[in-house]
Amino acid sequence: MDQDLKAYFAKTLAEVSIDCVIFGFHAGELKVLLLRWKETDGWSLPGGRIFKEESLNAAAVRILQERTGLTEIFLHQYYTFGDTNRNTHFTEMELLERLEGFFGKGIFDELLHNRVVSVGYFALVEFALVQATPDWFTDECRWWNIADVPNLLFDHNDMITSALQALRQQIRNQPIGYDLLPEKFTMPELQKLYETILDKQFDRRNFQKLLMSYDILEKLDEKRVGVANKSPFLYRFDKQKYEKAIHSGISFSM
Amino acid sequence: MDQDLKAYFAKTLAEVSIDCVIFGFHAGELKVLLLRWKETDGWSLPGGRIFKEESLNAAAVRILQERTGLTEIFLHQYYTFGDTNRNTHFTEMELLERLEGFFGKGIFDELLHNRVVSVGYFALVEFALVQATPDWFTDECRWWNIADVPNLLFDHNDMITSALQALRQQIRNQPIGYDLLPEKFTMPELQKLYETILDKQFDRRNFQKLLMSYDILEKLDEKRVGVANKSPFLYRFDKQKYEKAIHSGISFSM
DNA sequence: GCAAAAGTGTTCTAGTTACACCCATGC
DNA sequence: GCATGGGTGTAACTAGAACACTTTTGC
Repeated sequence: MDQDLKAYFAKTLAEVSIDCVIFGFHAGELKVLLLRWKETDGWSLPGGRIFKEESLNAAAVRILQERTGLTEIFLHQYYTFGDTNRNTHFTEMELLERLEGFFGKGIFDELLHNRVVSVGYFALVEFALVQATPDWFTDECRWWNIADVPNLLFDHNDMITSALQALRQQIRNQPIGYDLLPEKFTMPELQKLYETILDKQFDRRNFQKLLMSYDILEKLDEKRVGVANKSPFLYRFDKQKYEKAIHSGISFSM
Repeated sequence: MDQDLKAYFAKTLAEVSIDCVIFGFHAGELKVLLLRWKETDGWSLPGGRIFKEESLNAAAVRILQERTGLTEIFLHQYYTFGDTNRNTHFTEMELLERLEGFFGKGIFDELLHNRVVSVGYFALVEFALVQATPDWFTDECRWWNIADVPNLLFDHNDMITSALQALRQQIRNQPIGYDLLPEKFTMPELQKLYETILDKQFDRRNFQKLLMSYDILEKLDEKRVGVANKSPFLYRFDKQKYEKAIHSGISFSM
């Protein structure tokens, strides 16, 4: 195992890595996928190393695929973190010792003492489709509500904060939702998604008017059944028009 | 010299570097600062290596300072370029041979055959204050009009294209001009800057109204003298209010 | 005096915001 | 039948767009 890991390290870049903030949306809450490191209670973002012959974007896609099982998901590079003190959060000796005991001394040095620049990506995924899988260093995957994220290893709390900022920037210039919602969804669900990301309430009528004005939504003849209260209509994104709106850009200004 | 260079390489990261798109504005034209490589007619962006104990941002500031003599300039990280074929533009053997003859074979390998991820920054500088200075590999600095930029080495044409996109994004959400214009300037000059960056014409009255509404400009009792035609008033940014507007953001929507 | 650029306000339009009543469903 | 949430349109307001004439200066 240690041998495998060394071979893997030898095939990958040592000074640059990737970390991904994977956003999901469920039960009206915005969530991020986090990993718990083996033998510890330290959590971190999913991330990974880049093969020497692999582009950054390809590595990000691969890492996402490895952790969620999903391909073809929305993935966006948002910032590259290059402070020299990126590992300072990881100073609790107890944690380090446990890791060292588990992985061996060499790996410890490689992982935590080297200075590494990390390229931050954020991904938007459909919560229900994710098959979360831990990696070499971790043995638990969990979705955390944005508001409940604990103190993370490395500078990963900062990474989430700025990913969220980038997502908020994104949502104001491009449609969002295709990757975060199931194929069919109701207008109140879409509105709740926007409200959750932007932490802001909207008027139902105005929201509907604005979203429909982008001409990316298709109102279906179906309604969501089995829920309390009046059955809401179902909508679906028109993939073609949605893609076009992504490229040409929209201005969501509520 | 070769020895110095090897020592420098040993103190810096090998897999990550920085490239800077330095924008200036002069005579109604948006310009970028480019460097010509010694013994060649190949041009590239200013860039540099990162010291092992230096943060990305500090390295970018240092590189800018080295090339322009300026400190405290507007600097923004906009994208990290990590394709594996980033060096493919550099295939002209004649160029490579000349470089090899000049720098020696070792340097050639290090620089051009290694796969390097490059963090892109763009800077906005006041044209007149720049004392452009070439680096180790180059012997000429020149300002080029954006529209006249030749085919550059590496993937640097792409870098300029996306820096310009990022700048256009920037200008719509934050005030711009403090770093690109001299201390005192006229409203038509400021308008020309906006028009040049966005490649779009504005109505003088509406432009003035909008810019003044941000409450970041101070109209002076002076006029620019000695120019043809009616003397325009001079304006100055109110640094405090300008900084506040940068943080809180504006919406330039013309 | 003439050409070229700058100073200045108002009207119209379009987009954004505010707002309320009825209806369907589950319990 | 009642509580809860969803569906739907209009009026007021505000911000953006369009627009022209006068003034100053250098040549």
